[in-house]
Amino acid sequence: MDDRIAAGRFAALAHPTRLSVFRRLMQAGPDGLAAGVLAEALDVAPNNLSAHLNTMSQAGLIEARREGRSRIYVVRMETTAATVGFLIEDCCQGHPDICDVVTRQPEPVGI
Amino acid sequence: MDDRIAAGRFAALAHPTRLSVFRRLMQAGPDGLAAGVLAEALDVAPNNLSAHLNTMSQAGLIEARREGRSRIYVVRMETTAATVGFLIEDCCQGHPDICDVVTRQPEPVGI
DNA sequence: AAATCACTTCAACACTCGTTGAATTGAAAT
DNA sequence: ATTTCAATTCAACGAGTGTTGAAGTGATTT
Repeated sequence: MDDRIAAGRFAALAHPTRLSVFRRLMQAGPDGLAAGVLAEALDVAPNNLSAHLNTMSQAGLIEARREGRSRIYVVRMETTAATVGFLIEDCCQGHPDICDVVTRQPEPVGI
Repeated sequence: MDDRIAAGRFAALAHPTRLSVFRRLMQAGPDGLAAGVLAEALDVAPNNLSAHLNTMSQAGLIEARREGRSRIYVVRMETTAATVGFLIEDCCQGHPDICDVVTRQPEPVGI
């Protein structure tokens, strides 16, 4: 992974609207959510949201599939994981106890 | 954590120079690195780097301490962890096996 | 006290980004 | 075929961001 690519991914997350879109999609999982649903849920103008979704798609964070009239957006888990991993790579000179907080994410519900 | 604050943190990472600075600091751990060291290592103009370090400090991702003439910058692990955690919070509607890739970071060296 | 080193602050410029309204495409229903 | 719904594309404007060079601050050395 390149600095520029990773920076581009973070830029795609660096906007309140986009960030809340991403988190909703993260929560939705592989089912994803339609653009319209997102627009209403987050109270964003459809054209505005469309631009944001496009930004995130081009960054590689999400992808879309068509379903009837709707366009369903889904998080691309691999690239997301790779981006987070890149950020904290080789942390603390091999003393992982120090950056434990960062590497160990809270266990999701259901474990 | 607020959407705006988190977005601000990602914005602070959303620049190639800042991202590579952050990663270097992450790798350096609690010892941190002097601004001058970073400037030379990354071949960035000192005033330019200073602005970037300031951006990241204000976002809460790093902090500085004085040491003689130098200013030593260090990653704030808690806020970094909180930001990453916020991003992937409540993923996949409680089916964590799906987003396993994201939640489980690669084990650091030395385990 | 003067010189030097490390770094930051300031002002100004070009450039990019986000938002808005209007027009357009694409799919389903009548 | 025409209408309607879902969503995207386009053009344009204002606001914010990054870089640069010059000046300024703060700490060590002589």
